[in-house]
Amino acid sequence: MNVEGTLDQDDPYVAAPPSSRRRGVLADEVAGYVRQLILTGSLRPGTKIDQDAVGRALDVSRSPIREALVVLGHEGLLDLTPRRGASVAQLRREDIIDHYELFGVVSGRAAAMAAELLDEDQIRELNELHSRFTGDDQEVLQQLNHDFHRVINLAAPRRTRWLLRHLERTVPANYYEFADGWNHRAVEHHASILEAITRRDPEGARSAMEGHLHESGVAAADQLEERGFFTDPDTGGPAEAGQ
Amino acid sequence: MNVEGTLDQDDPYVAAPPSSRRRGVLADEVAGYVRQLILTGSLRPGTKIDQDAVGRALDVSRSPIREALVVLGHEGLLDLTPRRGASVAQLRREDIIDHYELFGVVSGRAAAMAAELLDEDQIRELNELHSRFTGDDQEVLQQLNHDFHRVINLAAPRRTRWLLRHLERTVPANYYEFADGWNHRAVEHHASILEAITRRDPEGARSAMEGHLHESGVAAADQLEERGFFTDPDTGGPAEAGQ
DNA sequence: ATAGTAAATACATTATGCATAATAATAGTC
DNA sequence: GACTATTATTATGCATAATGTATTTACTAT
Repeated sequence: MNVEGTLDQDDPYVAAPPSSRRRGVLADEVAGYVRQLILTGSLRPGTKIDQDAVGRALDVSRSPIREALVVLGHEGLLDLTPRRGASVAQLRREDIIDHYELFGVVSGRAAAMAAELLDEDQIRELNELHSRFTGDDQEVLQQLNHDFHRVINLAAPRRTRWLLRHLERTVPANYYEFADGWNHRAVEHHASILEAITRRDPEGARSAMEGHLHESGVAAADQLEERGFFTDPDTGGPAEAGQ
Repeated sequence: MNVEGTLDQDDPYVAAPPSSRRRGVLADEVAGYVRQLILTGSLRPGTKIDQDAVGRALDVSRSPIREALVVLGHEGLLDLTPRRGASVAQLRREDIIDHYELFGVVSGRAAAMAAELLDEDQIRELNELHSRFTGDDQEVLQQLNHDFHRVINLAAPRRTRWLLRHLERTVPANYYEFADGWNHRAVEHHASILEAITRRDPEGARSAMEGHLHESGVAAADQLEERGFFTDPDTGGPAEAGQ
């Protein structure tokens, strides 16, 4: 075997499970594991997923693995071909940009509703979170950013929140610290979003949020490009489907 | 198998009867089956899914069933509680409206891009389809409606098209003929969308499309309400989670 | 009689075995 | 020597068996 992109040496399926006991839902565990490998770039687009290899790495059988692959396929991270298994889906720059654009229109809807529906306490909480958005601890900033958006999304109805969670999970970056200088601009964006919400201006909030996520997308794509996420390490050119 | 020391010449083992049964991807089959049951209202919200019962009904084992349930859970049609199985998710009127609203913003994005990117041939095709939108054969109208939107969505990038397919599949109605009088209004909506696209007016196309889907949502919700989709047949009140 | 606990049962989840499609390897032919 | 056909191997997908957990039921003690 040893087809281009398969494991053997340089085995990407490395991490062992944290501890044997305490096994929750294995399929979720597997999904998270493979998702991480994809989003961090350890598994290049086009590479086939070796079910047995994953099973060995995590010490689980194929049933939960199959379920995980189905989920990831549904998330758009894997291509599932009937009798030929799963392979990592292509993720081009265009896809990242597009994804954040979608994120923008959906998040924009949430922001517009937030401008109408959030109560004073929640707006205070947003201000609270916003004011703490300083320093350079990426972990903390990540969390604050997440919380900020979460409070806004509370104003959106169930289905919208569900889609936002979905969109959040299926795109690379924001696993990583953003590029330098990004935090500064993010603060400005958040400020204008917050201002529009405080002003009770739905359309203002929507367009501020859309703009924020548009720029986030560009930043994320740049970040990924810099990390060589879009370029095939072998050819140096853009990554293409394996064989 | 049949590693070494096997019989080469004089092979008495004739080919097995080719008939048997060649089945496609069972999980998809199961998913379609259960999805239909849910979207048509045969399975009320809150109802638990009996895996064995499904297996008996379709004569398949649990593996493809589980995979199907995972997919449906991911689509938001089922609630998957870790050690307690799957149950039909609540679908309230609010969810339908919200869903179509999301459909609107995403479809609106596609329409805006269509106004910029569709070539003359494609616009001609839209006119073609639009002009045939008469009569009262629900099947044909359904198809024409679908094609109309499909051509527009061609202008959108991959990820957006993917999300649109996703949104299309996970909502009830449009499995059913819409209410009387709806076709007439749909034609008007399509006309204004088409007009904006012809005018190369992205924002006009966007808002026309958003309006179209907003009204579609209301129509679909009304239709479902009329059919008693939201009311529990036992209590007569709104359907609630089963025990 | 009721509440609490423990056994029993039902069922979701995971593991394993097996048949078959897909792919790689090999032999045979032009 | 290159190309095609045939065989062998690998891995996927489905079925069945085993395992563990949640829930119900029965029983005992207060």
